[in-house]
Amino acid sequence: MAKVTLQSIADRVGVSRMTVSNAFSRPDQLSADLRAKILAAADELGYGGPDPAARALARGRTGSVGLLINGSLSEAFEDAVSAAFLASVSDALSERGLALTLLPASSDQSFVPARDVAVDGALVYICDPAAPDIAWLERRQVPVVVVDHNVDGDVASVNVDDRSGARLAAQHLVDLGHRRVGILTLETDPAAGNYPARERMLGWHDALDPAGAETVVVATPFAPPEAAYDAALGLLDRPDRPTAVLCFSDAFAVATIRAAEALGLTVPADLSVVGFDDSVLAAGSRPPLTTVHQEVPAKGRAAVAAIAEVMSGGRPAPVLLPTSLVVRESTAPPPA
Amino acid sequence: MAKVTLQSIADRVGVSRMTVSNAFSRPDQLSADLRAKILAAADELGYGGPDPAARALARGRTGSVGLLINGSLSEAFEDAVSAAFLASVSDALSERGLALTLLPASSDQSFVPARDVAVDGALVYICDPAAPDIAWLERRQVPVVVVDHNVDGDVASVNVDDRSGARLAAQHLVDLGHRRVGILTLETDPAAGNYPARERMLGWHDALDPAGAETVVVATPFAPPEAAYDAALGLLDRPDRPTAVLCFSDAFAVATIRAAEALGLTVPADLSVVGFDDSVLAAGSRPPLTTVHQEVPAKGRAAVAAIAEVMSGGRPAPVLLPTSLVVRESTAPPPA
DNA sequence: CCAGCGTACTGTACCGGTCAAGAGCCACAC
DNA sequence: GTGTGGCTCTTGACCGGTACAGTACGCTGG
Repeated sequence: MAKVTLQSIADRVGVSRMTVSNAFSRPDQLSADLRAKILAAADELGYGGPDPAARALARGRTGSVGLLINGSLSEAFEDAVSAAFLASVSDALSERGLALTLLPASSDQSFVPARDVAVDGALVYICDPAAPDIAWLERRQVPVVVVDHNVDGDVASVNVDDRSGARLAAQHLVDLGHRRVGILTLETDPAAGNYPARERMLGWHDALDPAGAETVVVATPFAPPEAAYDAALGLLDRPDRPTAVLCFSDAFAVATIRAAEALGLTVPADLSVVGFDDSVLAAGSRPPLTTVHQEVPAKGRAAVAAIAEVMSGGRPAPVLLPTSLVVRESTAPPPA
Repeated sequence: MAKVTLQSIADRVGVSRMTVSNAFSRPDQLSADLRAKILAAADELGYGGPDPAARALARGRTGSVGLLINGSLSEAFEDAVSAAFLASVSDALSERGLALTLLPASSDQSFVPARDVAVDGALVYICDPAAPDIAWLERRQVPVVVVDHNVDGDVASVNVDDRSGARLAAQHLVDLGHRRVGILTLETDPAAGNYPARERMLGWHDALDPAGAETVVVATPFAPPEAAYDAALGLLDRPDRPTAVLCFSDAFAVATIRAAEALGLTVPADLSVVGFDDSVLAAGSRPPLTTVHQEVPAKGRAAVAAIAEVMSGGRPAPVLLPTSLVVRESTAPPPA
């Protein structure tokens, strides 16, 4: 069974290949009768519609947007926040008739998704700004929007106001009277850095330093979950234990609460804990977490709107999404 | 600045276009000297490497595998199990030099990812077997592997032995002495069905029915989380309350524990609860969940191995991955 | 009666690569 | 001296579509 192409259908019906193409792609260019006849013939031959690869070459667009992610994708999926981001991105894309292609940053030179996979545009998500993959995208002149990322140069961006959110969280502790505050942050590659982690750290200090609060900083890698627990233990199991802990994420905050309980401490009576992101974990935690809310679905939608604009030649203004403090039950004044 | 193509580089260096192509794609076909010269020229012109779309057409493969998913992608990302599956799939794919393209099942006729996006193969994940998208894939002769799905006809498949796992879970309750058992399952589209949900139900009954246990079944949609909580309340807040509940997922089990506590019941003393999947929730829950373990990363790897084999013309045998019961602290004999 | 126009279809030139076969050249063996 | 083979590079066809500029024709209006 030879492959069915526009030509074989054209031969069958006795029209030109172009007319068959129009039957599929531009119905207004031919009479309804003929179109019906062509579609019937196509059906009969088992034609699966115009070949996407050929169409992509001819039209100059593929119908799919890439998402460049650092490192193992497992992290991106397992983290509630980035998973929610991916979800909102792909939902927003499919509303616009676009598919989402994941482009893991390459370790290997032989296969570089950012170079070797056809996409119409790309979102760069939590990624080392110096990654060669980004350079490839630029080189191929692929429209790009960076997300949760510092902007280097002339690139469209969508960011969350992490710094303000962190400042609100720290100020909340200061207002409650805390003066010895632990910080449980993300351990990041010093070269690559992690933009949200840096911004949040700045925000926390924005509020803590003017108040003269003492800080104890502990960093832990993203995974595995036990690492955060151990780090929290290290932060709490010491003579000059802080009276409150600011965490990089809600997951870290939950781990901190567990560690506190293991040490016989009650949250928030003995220890206040603040999370970040207001993910599903936050409200369900016990006690429910005081945390910094960010609009993850809005971030996804904004990213898609931005990439769509860049793809159509526009130059969208940088987006900075607001954050807000959500006070629940994991914070209280320090023990007397 | 005109677009840089193989031809422009060829002109620049004074060789044929084919030689430039070989410089990128088959280094052994030309002398190292000339190759270096060509690459230098390409670099100078700002060439981004062979155009993936053109290459895809010429070579007949795109370097990317599709994943067909039902409904809103949000669910797929928010559920811990399917997120872990996606993660292992994309990791396994990138090891083989393949990217992952998400193909949401279409609602709209005008854009059907399964028909309009170029992929070399596709995994069909928890999807209505009757979905038109599957028919499109078949029509386009895209190699397909179905995952967590009943096999209709001659398609490669990767499944988990849900039924056996469910049987083990139910038998565990029977062995503990439970004779009035609630079942909190997934509410599914009656037409589409959900293969794991059906299999698990069969497995539970495999053990409960011979023991003469009485069952009370309640179904709840996947989202939102509160729905499961409410459903669990409905199951527990009745005179003939079951002494144990078998849940479709760990998330449902956690919701059930919450509901039990809200009613003043202690788990497992007053009520035994069994989850499914052994996701991250299970061990972290309080009390830690007795649940059915499935190897999600293995499922991802098996799916990728299978699709790779199908893409290279093979016909892999169906895979059925084992499940096992993990007994933790959420189950005990029924109250006296 | 013919310009002018809209409708329906066709012809040709791409899109930017890869494949398979061939041709020039030198080395080496017989 | 020449056949054989390997290394390089070139030639021409092809992948399966789409864009754009026609062409043919019937209808309308002055």
